[in-house]
Amino acid sequence: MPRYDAKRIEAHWQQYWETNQTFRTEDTVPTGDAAKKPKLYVLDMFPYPSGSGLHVGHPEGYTATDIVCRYARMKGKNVLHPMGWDAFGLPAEEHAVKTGTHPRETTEQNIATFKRQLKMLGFSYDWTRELATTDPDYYRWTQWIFLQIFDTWYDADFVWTGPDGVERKGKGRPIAELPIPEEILASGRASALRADSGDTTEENTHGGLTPNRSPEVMEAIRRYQDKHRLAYVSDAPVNWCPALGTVLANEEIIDGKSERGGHPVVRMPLKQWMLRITAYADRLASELDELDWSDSIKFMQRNWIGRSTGAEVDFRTESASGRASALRENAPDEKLNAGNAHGGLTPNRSPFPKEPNANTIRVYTTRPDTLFGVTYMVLAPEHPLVATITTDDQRAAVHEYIRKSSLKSDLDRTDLAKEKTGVFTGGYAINPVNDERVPVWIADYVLISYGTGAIMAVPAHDERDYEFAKAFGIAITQVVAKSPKEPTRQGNIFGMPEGLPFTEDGVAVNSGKYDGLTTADFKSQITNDLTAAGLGKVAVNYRLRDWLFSRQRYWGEPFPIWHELDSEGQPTGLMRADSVESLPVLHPHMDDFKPTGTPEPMLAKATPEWLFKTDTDGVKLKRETNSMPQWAGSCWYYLRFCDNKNSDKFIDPAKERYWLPVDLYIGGAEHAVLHLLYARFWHKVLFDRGHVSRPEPFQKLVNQGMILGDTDYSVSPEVFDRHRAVIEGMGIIPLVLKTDDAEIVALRNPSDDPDAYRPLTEDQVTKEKGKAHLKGTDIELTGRTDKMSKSRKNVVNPDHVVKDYGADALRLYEMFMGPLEQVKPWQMNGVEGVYRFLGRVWRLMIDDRAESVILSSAVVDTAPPQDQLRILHKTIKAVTDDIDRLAFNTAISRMMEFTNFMSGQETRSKSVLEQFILLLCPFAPHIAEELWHALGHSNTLTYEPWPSYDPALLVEDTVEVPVQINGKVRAKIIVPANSDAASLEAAARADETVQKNLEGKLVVKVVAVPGRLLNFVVK
RNA sequence: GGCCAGGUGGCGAAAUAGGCAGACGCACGGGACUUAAAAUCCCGGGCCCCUAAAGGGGCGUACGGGUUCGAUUCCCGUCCUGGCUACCA
Repeated sequence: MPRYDAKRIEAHWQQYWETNQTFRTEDTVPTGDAAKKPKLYVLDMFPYPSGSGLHVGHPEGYTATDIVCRYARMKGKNVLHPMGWDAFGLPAEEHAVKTGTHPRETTEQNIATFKRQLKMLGFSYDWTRELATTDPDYYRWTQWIFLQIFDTWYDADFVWTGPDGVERKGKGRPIAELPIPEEILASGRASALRADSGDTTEENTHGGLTPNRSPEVMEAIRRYQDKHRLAYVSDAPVNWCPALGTVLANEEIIDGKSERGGHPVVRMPLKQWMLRITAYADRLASELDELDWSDSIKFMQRNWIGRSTGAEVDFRTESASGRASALRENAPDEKLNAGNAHGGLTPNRSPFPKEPNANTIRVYTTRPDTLFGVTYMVLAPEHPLVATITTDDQRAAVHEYIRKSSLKSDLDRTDLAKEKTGVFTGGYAINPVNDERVPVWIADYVLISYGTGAIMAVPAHDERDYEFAKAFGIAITQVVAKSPKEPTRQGNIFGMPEGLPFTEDGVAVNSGKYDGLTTADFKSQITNDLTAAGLGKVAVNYRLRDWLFSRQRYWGEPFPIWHELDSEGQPTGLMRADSVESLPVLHPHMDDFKPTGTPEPMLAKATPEWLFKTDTDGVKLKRETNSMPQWAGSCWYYLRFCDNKNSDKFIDPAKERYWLPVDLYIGGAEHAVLHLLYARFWHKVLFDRGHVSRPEPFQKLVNQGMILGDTDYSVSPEVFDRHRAVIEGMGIIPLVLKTDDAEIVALRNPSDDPDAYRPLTEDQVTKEKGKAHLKGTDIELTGRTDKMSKSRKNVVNPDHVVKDYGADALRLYEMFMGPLEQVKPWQMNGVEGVYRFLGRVWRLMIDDRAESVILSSAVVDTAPPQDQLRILHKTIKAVTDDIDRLAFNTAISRMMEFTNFMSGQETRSKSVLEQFILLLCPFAPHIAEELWHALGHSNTLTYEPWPSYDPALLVEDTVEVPVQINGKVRAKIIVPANSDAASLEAAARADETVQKNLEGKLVVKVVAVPGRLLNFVVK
């Protein structure tokens, strides 16, 4: 009976941990002696509780963090290790549309399944801290944080020192502290509509809504403030997905289709909430430096932010210089090269205008040093100047092009990317550096949303411009050469000049007085000259766009915002926030969950009681009916875990100071950019507003590698048809699967569960010379490993694994497969292997022929022999070091070696075994507890001290040293471990084989590495 | 197209600072135990060649070069696989 019985053991100890609340973390910040314990906050990326339950990818990261936590507790740390649910999201709502089941009900069922499965695996979570983003008590505070963001504007020039003692420039400040420009205070509503981008050059008055202002001014101030909040409403074109009934963020669209479901997406202008994450772009990029994240993730985040430095430059349009020059601030006689053959910009008294003057094209470029190579310009089709610059001759063509490109989905734009398209507007602009006429085109390779929506095109030094110029026969002028000596291509060159486009740095040519300057010098000098002339300035741009923060679905957080209505019931554009006390804003009751079929949000179908109210001042209000995206809840859950029952605050500041930052955060690389960027952004806003004490939430981040399905053997449909009889005769089941590009027939073994994955086993396949055949046939098979997915029918369900082998075996296998961060294929045989290891550990100490769990007679309570002691201490050192560097696979190998050695021992020291069980505990806690108990202990070993090793026991007396002749191993000698180079050489020369090899040769050199190797270099 | 990660036995992998390539496990082969099987235990093993055997030799970490007494590890080039990103001026 007492064979290793995982099922019995695991059920028993899980019950024990639950009853004794073994893993509960004190809810108060420790004081006195307890405060001396180091804290450790270890976090898993919480899962979306899908209807299909856990798959074996989930427990990979969860096991890793569990090992770290159990180890840390034994090392005497105060550990916080919580789990929760990222539970808002589309699938539950889609299910509701089909069945009428309320999403909350579906969500709760799914959570119950996930929780059962996680508990089944014996993870040491403090379940008293469980939370779901869908709990009203949780999203109450999500809404509260939104209101903080809504109440904040970003003061980019504000210099301050945070609670972390670091001086920064730029701070999110209360909206009430936003300086209001004089013109707003003076002229009220009319000018407020014009004011746009925080023009604070004029002297302004601090804030706000002093009571003795006129209603008109008050309204102007409010509108001005609304434009500067970090959460604001925008009317820009967005990605509307009819199939999903919601808009999507750019990040949620892959190749022009929705990331989820692959539905088509169209662009249309809609009023949407945006979060001004771009304000924090610089800090999000630069403050990555301090974090213990992999370089590749930091790199991806920096790429996503995409900061670039360049210059903005104004080009007068020809029409402007022709008929409206008098209106310009930069008078025409100050044009830049003004008859000066060597070029040069004349300083100008007037500064570079904040907004470009009418009939001026402002461009953004990272290569102002190529200004002399501009041969055309491009406006985005949506650019406001297109209408005025287009000549009558070109108007029809331009209109047609704009119409076509507005119809293009993003997908079309991508597909057509190879072929550049565009239309000449008929208009010209004047290059400020040399007064040349430059034709102005429109083309959709220029995006309205980046930079200024207009570019100066330099085909000689930009790939895209080069492609375009080639397609339309536009002049190409080289202005940068590899070296000053290189023969340069003067003048305009048609066709395909050699060596162009040249996009690297070099030396200026054909650039007037700037000739000979290096790219870097030229850039800084021309930028200075442009600035002095009032024609340009240094500018920074980001690829990062503001975060589209609203969705049109039911199952997301409602916004705590009301819109004011006029007497006709029409929105005035003015907003009011819900009071903090009134939160949460709960979901309304719905009769059905069908999308409206239009961009009108689901919540617009709510009852009037939910939708409307009249405020105390008599103003009629309508609720915001958009909902927040799924990202919202995951932006701050790590904070709430520290204090999940607090009803006064989203987190107690003392607890925040104690637990934050998260010391180790493990999750999938698919969240490398978005979730981590969004969460860091929210954290920084909370930091600026004084709600958290540190600028970054996640100190160390590790991404586990994906687990792929087992090798799946398949044939093409044609091959299958030809051999159908043979294959089916072998009892193999053909499964037709669609891959990206073709249809294949996967060959599977039968099983009870039609969805369960039973690939061909190794002995059903013969492999020779890199080719695989179905055993006993000449049918060639293709073997490959794929992502686990429902459509591939290769998902491994942890329930099945636990049923057959137990949780400890599953945990061990997940870690034994290979390095945590690496992509690895699942092999059911491997589970079998670690299961056998657990059986060996069991038999090491338990008499498996006895009736009950009693120690084997080989276990003796006497002083341990030296060799057992020695391997124990080696194992302690190896396992400890391996856990410290998250190398769990090798730690398990070392424990296997220990077990293999001990199995061969007639008598086994009880104290040695006890120490070993402590090492095993973080990996396979159930069997460890059971054996610990069998060894005579009555307590859980959760808080037993982690074993330490005696370095003296690691030192061997003698070592085997390889002897090389010319780098090839010819002999091995046994020498005292502390032998120096000379005695090593002497011992080697005394060796018979070495002598034979040295015979008749001249030793030119001897390389001796004491303790490691000896090498004779001979001729 | 760009960037990042990777390529080691039949398979998953190891080699932590340039020093014995393949630890540990799977699969496989042989043996023990058993009436038999399962389970368990023991032994074997990169590939090729010479030898009756003991033993010996050569090749080998994707491929081609380089640095070095010595390279899986460092450098240059090529190929392949996976991930991310796709006109960001």
